[in-house]
Amino acid sequence: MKISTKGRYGLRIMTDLAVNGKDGLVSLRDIAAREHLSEKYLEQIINQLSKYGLVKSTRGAKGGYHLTRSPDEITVEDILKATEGSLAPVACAEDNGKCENYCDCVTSFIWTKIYEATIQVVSNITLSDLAQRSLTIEKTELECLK
Amino acid sequence: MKISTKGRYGLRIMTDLAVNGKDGLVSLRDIAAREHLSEKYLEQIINQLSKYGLVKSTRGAKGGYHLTRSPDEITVEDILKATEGSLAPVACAEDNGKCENYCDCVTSFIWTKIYEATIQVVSNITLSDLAQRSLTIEKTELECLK
DNA sequence: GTGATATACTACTTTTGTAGTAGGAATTAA
DNA sequence: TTAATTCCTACTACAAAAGTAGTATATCAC
Repeated sequence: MKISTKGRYGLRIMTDLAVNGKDGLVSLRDIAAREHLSEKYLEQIINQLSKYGLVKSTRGAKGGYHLTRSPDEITVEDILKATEGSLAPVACAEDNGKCENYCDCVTSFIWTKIYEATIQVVSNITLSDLAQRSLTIEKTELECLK
Repeated sequence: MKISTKGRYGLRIMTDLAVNGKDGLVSLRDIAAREHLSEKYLEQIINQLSKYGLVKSTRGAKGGYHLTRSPDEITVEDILKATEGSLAPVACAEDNGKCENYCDCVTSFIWTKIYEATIQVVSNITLSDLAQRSLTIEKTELECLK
């Protein structure tokens, strides 16, 4: 039941874009430097965000990335789905507990409930919320999560 | 964000014990046969359940396992914590978003909320609920989850 | 049109976790 | 004593996570 670095870094990329991309493009190099993360690894992650239509890229010198929608129109659900894949605790949970074999196992309702509760949380937090938090939280040298 | 086989099989072991262990001990061999799972693998899992005090074992011939509490006093939270470890999406989420470095990162409140929502679900489902479902759900040959 | 700066794409590597398997020791009922 | 059973430790095979590396392609500035 763990969120991977892709999901966590994806949120940091998007928050960085929301905070620093208000007027123009932001390069991955800058994001990687600010977030102390590998530029090459972030490249893979932002690629996913791009495929899901959350960011758009411009190649070449002075190029970079920008958000395709306003931060208050992008939810944490959007970002995590793009970077983590499904948030369901088991594969069938999104499908209301019915797997391709049309069976209904003893525990399926548990997974569906967990899934729904998770979506309820992440669909109600926007990138705008994260950007605001980012600005108010005092920056310390101590990092919570790698 | 996936539940592993240990958690899923743990629930099946416990449900099996609740249904079939009403009068006496149940051997792992029988559970493995009924659930079509590897006895050796279940051994590791039930060991965890035993360490967490959810089942008690009796060695030797005619030995086996039994629940230490009534099924309606055992929750899915108990079982998943014993078999999966923490249900938190990131390590610090149980600690209200504060990691050992005393920092508070931008996303910590997301993980705490997901964790709390998950606990809310699993702490309100008892083994008794699962046992009842197990008895009412018609057994089909089709298996939902390996 | 050349050089510097970016993204795009593909492949590889290293480490960790998952899902078992295997074998023998200890215990107990019959 | 034997068969059934749990207990304990180690091993294995595979997949996923996390990151590295190199090259190709696009664009701006001069």
